[in-house]
Amino acid sequence: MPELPEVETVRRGLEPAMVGARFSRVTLRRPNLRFPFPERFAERLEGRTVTALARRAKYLTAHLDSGESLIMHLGMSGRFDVALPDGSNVSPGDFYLEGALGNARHDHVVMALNSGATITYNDARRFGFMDLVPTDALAACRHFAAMGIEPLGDELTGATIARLFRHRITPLKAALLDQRLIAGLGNIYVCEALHRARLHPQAPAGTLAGPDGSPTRGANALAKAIKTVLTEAVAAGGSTLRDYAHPDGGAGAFQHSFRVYDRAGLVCTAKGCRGHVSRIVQSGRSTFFCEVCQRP
DNA sequence: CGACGCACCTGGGTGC
DNA sequence: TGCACCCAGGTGCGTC
Repeated sequence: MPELPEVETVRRGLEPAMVGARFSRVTLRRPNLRFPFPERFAERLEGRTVTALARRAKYLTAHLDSGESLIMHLGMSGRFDVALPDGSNVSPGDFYLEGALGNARHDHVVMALNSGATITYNDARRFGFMDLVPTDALAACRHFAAMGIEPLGDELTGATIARLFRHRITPLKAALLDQRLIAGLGNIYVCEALHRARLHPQAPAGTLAGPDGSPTRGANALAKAIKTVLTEAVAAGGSTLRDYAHPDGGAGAFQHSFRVYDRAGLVCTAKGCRGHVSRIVQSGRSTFFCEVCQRP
């Protein structure tokens, strides 16, 4: 699913259609996604105006004039389609091929706005979900209460990584995927960040902290690599998998900048490195890295 | 508390 | 052509 850069791309694409608009009619095509929709979901949206559309990690939050916020998570395959009154269509951060993944039978939520635009949520695998919580209690809600720091915020430094990872024996890959520590990274950008920082994905996370808890060079390099790769990916409009080009510019282009992800067997692109990209499985998920330039 | 495996779903690709 | 099997961007829960 969309990781932080893809969710941010979706946010920017939805913002002009959603903010300032009022929900005139909300239709649920099924009672649940990954979780049941909250009580009276449609009724609590209808008649409400969106005052802001924000992002926290991989979550979108639409703030409403009712004092509640609509929380949206795209899971692995969630996507939005915006049909504008003039008949044009936009799929902000449309990271999937046309066809089955975009099949209308997976249109689960249809939100008609008073502007005449219609926003449709489509999610083939239904790992996504939506929720409604009081805006002033967002940070304490069950989705956000235990969530880690924003990787693009000022909090992410080598010192912070050293503090968060100290004493942990879990592999770096797993620590970076743990949303309770740093929130927003997923499989792609963890692989890319570790490669840029030249760190081995199987190295124990705790090795990024010195005996006194101070950040190692690797911790500082990792903080920098995370920020760089995420910033570049956001600027590229995220990544689009399954090599297709979307004519209306709805798709991102960062997949062309992958250095290791989904490049098993290909030559490492690091300067002066003659290695090849390896694929291993960590906690059931693919890890791509270069054994030559990424050292424990 | 930390670490790990599995569960939740559908669809695409591959190889026999 | 059919079918079995593996893979996929995430997260939550039960179990040691």
